Amino acid sequence: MSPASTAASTAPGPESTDRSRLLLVDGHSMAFRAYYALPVENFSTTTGQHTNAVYGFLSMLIKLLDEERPTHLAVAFDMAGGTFRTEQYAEYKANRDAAPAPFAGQIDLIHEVMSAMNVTILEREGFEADDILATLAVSAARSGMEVLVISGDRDTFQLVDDDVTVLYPIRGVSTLTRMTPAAVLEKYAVVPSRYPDLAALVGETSDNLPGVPGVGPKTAAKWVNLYDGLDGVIANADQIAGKAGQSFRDHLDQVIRNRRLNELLIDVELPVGPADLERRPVDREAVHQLFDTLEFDVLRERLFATLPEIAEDAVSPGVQVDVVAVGDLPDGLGPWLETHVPAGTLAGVDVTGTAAQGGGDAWTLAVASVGGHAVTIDLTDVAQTDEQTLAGWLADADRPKVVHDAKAAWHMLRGRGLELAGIGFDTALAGYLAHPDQRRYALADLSVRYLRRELVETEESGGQAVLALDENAGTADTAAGTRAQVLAELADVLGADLERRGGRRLLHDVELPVQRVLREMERVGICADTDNLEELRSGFDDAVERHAAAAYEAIGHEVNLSSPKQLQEVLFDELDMPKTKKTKTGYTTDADALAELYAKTSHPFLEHLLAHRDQIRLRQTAEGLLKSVSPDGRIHTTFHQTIAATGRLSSTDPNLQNIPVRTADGLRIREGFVVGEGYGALMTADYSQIEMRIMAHLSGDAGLIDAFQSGEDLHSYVASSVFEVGTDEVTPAQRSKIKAMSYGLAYGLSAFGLSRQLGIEVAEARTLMDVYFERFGGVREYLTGVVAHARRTGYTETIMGRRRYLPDLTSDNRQRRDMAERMALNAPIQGSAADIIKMAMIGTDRALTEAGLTSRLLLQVHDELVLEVAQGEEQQVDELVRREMGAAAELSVPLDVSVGTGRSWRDAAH
DNA sequence: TTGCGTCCCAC
DNA sequence: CAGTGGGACGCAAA
Repeated sequence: MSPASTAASTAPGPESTDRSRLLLVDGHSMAFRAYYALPVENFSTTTGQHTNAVYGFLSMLIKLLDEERPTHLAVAFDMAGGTFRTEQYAEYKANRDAAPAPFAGQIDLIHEVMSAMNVTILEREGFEADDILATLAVSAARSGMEVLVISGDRDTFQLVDDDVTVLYPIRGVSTLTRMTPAAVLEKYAVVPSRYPDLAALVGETSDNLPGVPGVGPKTAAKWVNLYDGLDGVIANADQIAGKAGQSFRDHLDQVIRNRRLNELLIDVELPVGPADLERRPVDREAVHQLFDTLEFDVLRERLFATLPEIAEDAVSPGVQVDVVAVGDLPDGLGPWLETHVPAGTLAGVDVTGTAAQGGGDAWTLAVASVGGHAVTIDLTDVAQTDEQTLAGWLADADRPKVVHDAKAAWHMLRGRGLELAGIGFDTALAGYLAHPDQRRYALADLSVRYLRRELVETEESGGQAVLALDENAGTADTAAGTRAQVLAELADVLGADLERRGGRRLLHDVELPVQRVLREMERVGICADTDNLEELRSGFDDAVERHAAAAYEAIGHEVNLSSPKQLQEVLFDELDMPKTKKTKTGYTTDADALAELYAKTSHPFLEHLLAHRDQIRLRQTAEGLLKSVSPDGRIHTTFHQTIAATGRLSSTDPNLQNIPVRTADGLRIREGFVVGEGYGALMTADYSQIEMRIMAHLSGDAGLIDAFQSGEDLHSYVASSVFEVGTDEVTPAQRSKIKAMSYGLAYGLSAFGLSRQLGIEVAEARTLMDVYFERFGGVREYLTGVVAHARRTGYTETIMGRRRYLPDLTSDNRQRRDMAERMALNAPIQGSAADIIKMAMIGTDRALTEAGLTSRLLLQVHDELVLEVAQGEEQQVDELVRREMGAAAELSVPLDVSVGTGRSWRDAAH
């Protein structure tokens, strides 16, 4: 396949053809669906206007415009007053209640928005919206257009054919099912043109059209197919046997009437034809005004993001990148760099290689300017003068560079003895800050999203997939040059997007500096006591064997103790134990449930099973750590800076942020992390109760702020206030309840969750929460405010302005909405803590360097830093770390830091 | 081999 | 029906 055809087939959006696409919307029925899908109490403006139906309708429409990319568009509405159908049958739709009060006026608002968006609105006295849609759909299809009908009325299924598709809402308005001829046939067992025949027999309750009693969709479909349509069924009415047949004959008039009423008109006289419905540019000013009054900040963003004229603003002209190999430069690399990326301009730098810990390597490097010139350098075969020029240029902090994931690039280049400095922009970090929920920020994705240019895979470079713009596809070299060029362009466009999202400072003052710190921490690694870990591993191994044998003994046969499925058979079938909580695939066998079963049955199998689980995991942890020890005797984790949506780091290969600490055996594993040669001790420094301190700061709650300034134990202080006893009279039980409550708040805890956590009644939990909020009213106010603000703006924010976008806050799915609310409660708190410790890392690293100390940072575990302290520096580093961590942010409460030192990570605990 | 489900470690 | 992660294992589907 040629690169060009690959590009065409992977183009975003619907199949790109020259055919016109007409989108026809049944305004009333979709607005109604939206009204019932979205809770009205969550959607009203400060002036009290309800907007849930408007919101849902627009949300759906914008999604369709984005996904279906129609060229033509119209919305039809029913009009007040009767139609020809009510004239023929007074009871038609007579069963419908009057529209609920909050719905009133929302249709008018939708009208207004449609006008502002320059969308054609169609309505005609005496006809329903569906008749208008049917008329347009049929004539559009005849003229060769592709038609999409959006309606919650099943009668529209009769329109479906190869050219006309109905999108029918299944739940709410966000999920539409595509009714094609095949889909109709599959669901109703009749072809679309016979759907009204079937509906006439079955009836349609929402239209107040009763069907034939005793005849359901199955029977109706059978008859319609057997007798070739409803006319045939009627003609053969006498031959239909059974009760259903008699019932049909008894209700024949009714069926004929139903059929007459559910036929959609296709000859309504209209002032416009399909060709007149071509999409027109929206009236931006009018839309802004309207959305201002509706307080639709999120929808505004979404709408303008889908509009073609906006997209085109962001498209940089397709650039043919002029890629040249360094060996072909007549004057060598130096002059090329001076010409194409002179001082003061950002250069795109693409590095190909492996970033493996300790032993990274780089093969190809490309440098490019925005102007469309790129040079590629084969690092395995480069002239000495060029190599020197390159080394100097890469290491020059005053020559700013754009790199995608500069930490990885730095590790690669280091394998070739090259230093990389002057990272002025990192496209992966910027992409993350702009959209922190994505988890993956591949260059190809950023290119499509921000430059509207697709990078396609070429088959070059030793089997490794290489991305290039299709017009530059070819060798690995040209691909690398093209990527470098894309990087240079992305810095502009992505930088502007980040600026709009208020993320520029975060990138330059937080993420880029912390990236440099992390890269050093990864390079240094932490020393492992392999003898100790080896001994542990074999000890755990023995315990695993012992408990497995004892467990088998207890039930008389062997079983895979690591298989929940097999365990369920043993516990619930063989041993007939009481059933535990349900999971998707059966009954849970988690530790809590097993402990409960043990309390009830005292069966020895359970005891050994639990111990086996415990020991097998510890063994695995020890073994995993041993496997990841590098030849230098140290463990080099990788910190990921673009994974956690809240701004936290994550750690992999191995994950050093989840090393056990709670149990005695777990602590022994921490003894396997020790101070390295030439250093005196490990030091840990953690923030105490940083999340509650942030809560105090953000909420401004006077009581909570007092609690921290009083110097008393936080939870005792809060408990004494809630239970109205002296701080020295608080019982341990009261303290732990309050502790769970306080921390639960930051997770969006419910009374149910709290009751389960504490093993108390829901009512008691609710009372506890009520009293808590009575005493600390600022907290409640803050929490409700966070969600309200996020719903209005679309995002939450940390103290450093880190955003998290939560579109699900307005979802019509309750579960998703509740989840988004809990995320909104948690993100500012967890995210602010992440901001603070990142600032602390930057400050600590800089202070260590400035003080000329050799002590260094090794690990970060969310609220804790681990350092390796040189002999004789302990006192100085202790003070320095306390100072830097304490000064990382200005809160209305102090940032307390506790510090400990020791030979191992365990000993350094405090 | 891949992806999902369950379980469990950390903060 | 408590937020953010990583990772091991079993198991079914491919």
